[in-house]
Amino acid sequence: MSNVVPVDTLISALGCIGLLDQQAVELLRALPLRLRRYDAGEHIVRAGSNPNESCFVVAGFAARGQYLADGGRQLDQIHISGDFVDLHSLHLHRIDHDIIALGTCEVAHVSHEHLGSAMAQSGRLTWILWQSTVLDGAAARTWVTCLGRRRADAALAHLVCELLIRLERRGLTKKESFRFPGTQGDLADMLGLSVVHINRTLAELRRLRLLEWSHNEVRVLDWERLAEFADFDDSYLGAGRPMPRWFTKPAHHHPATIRRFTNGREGVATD
Amino acid sequence: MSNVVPVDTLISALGCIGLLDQQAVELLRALPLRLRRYDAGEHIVRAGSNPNESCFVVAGFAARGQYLADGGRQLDQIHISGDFVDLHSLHLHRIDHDIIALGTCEVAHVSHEHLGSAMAQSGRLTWILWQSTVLDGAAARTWVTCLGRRRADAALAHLVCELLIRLERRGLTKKESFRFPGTQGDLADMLGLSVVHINRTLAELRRLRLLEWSHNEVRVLDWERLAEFADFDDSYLGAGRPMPRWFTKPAHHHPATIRRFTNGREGVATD
DNA sequence: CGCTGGGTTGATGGCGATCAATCAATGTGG
DNA sequence: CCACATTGATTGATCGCCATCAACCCAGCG
Repeated sequence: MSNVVPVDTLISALGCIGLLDQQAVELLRALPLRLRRYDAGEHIVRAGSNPNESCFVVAGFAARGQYLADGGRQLDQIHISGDFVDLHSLHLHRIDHDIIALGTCEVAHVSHEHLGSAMAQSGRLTWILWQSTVLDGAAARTWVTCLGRRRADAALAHLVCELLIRLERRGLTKKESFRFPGTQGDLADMLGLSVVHINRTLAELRRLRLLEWSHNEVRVLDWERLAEFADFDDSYLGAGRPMPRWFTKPAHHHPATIRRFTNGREGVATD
Repeated sequence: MSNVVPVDTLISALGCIGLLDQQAVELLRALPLRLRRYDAGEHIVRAGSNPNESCFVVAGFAARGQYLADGGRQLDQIHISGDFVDLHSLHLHRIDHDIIALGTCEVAHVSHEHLGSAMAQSGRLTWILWQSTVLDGAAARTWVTCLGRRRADAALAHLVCELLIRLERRGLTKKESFRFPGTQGDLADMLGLSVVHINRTLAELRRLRLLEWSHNEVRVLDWERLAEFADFDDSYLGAGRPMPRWFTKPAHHHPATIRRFTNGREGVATD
C-alpha cells in the first residue's frame, strides 16, 4: 500500500489542482513528515485542539465531522489519498471539527513551520494550497445542497458520483469501481440519515441497476443514469484557475476610483 | 445607509479576522470599486459565469445558493455587510453557485487584477483574504451539520444565533435585535424546509419566548436559552490565527526526514 | 379598489426515524 | 474445534416530522 514515497501522493493531488513547478515539487519533497497509521474510527484530529501541524492522507480514507450535544455525529467531508486534510488549522485558532479514519488510514503530518517555510519560498505553492482550501469549501457547499434539497436516494447517488470522479482523477479506480471502507453507519452520518434508511436506499439503487456495493467495493453500473439520477454536476470539483502573474510579481500602484451606487448601470462618483 | 466610504465596511470586517497594518489599509482604500445596488431577489453573480472580478457587501444582505434541476433552490450561506462574497472566483474556473440579494443590497465589485495587485504588495492582506475563505468554509461545514443532524427548530435557532453573533461583531445590532430582510421563503431555502414549516417553526420559537420576529426585525429574547436550544458553539466564527512570520519572510532550507508508518507511536524511516 | 406578495392556519400523506429481530462474518478464549 | 461475543447488513412494524395542497388574511400599492 505504501510502496511509493508518501509525499508523492500529495504532489500528484496538488498537481491536479494546478501546475506545480520544479521548485515547488522539491520544496514538497523536502518536507519533514511524521507518518502514522490509524485504525477505523480512530481520531486523527480532535475538535477543540489547536495543533501546530497539518496532515494529508497517504492511503485510505478520512472523514471530517462534528459531534452534537445529543451524541449525534455529522460527517461533512470525505478525504481521499492525497488530500490535504486540515490545512485549515493554519488559519483557525480552535479546530471546530474532528477528523476520523474511515477504515485503516495512513496519514502524514507536517508542521506548520516547515509548511510555512516551503510556502515562503514558492508563491506558486501558496497559491495552490489556498486553492485547495477554496475547493474544499465549494465541496462543502455542494454537500449542503444534497442534505437540504435532495431526497435520500439522489443524495446517496450524488455522494457516489463525487467519490468516483475524485478517485478517478487520482487513478484510484478500476474501470468504474473503487474500494470504500466506510460502513453504512458512516454513510448515515454523512447524509444525515439513519443506518436503516441508508440500507434501504442502497438497496433501491441496486434494484435500479445503478450500482453494486458489497464488501467495501463499489461498482457503478451505469454512469450516465447515475449522474442523471443524482443531478450531478462535476464543475465544483474542477481544477483551479492558473496562478495569475500578479500573485508573485508586485505591480504598480493604481489610484482609487469610486463610482456611485446605481440600479442596473453604473455612474460616476460624486462624493 | 451609505454615508460611510464603502471600502470602510470591508476594512472593518477584515480587521475582525486579523490585524490589518497601515499599508494593507491603504492598499484597500486605493482599490477601484464599481458600486451597484441590487433589489430583493436579484442575482449579483450567476452560476456558470467566469467573472474577472469579486465583490463584497457594502450594505444589506446577500445569500449564496444553488438551483437544482427540478427548480428547487438551496441557500448555503448568508453574507452580511463587509463580507467578501465571492473571493472564490479568484480560484474557480466556473462559478458553481449564485449570489442573490436578500432585500435591497449594495455591493462593491473589484477586479481581480486590482485585488491581485494589492495582494502582491501585502502578504498580510493575502493572508487575511485566504483566511476569510477558510472561515467561509468552516461556516459551510457547520451549516451541513445543521441540515443533517438538527431538527427544524434547532436549525432555525442556530441560524439566528449565527446571524446575531456575526452582526454584533460588525456593530450591526441594537441590543439583541437586528434587521433581516429575508422572507420565510428564503429561510425555507436556507434550511431545506418548506415555507409552511418555517412558519410553524418560527411560531414555535416565539411560543417558547426565545425570540420575536416581525416586519424583518428579529429580537432575541433570551440568548442563553436560545444558544442552549440550538446547541450553538460560536468557535467556528472566530477570528483567525495571526499571520506567522514565515508567511512574508522566507526561511532557510530544511532537509527531508521521513519516519515510517506506525500504530500509535512513531519510528524511524527505513526506506 | 382590486391586485399581489407574504404570512398564517388546517388537513392529509409520505419519507424517513426508531424499535426490534434475524443473519452472516469475524474474532476470541477455552 | 466449538461456544460465545461482536460488528455490520438486512428486513419488518410503527411513529413522527415535515411536505404538499388549499384556504384565508393582511398590508402595501398602483
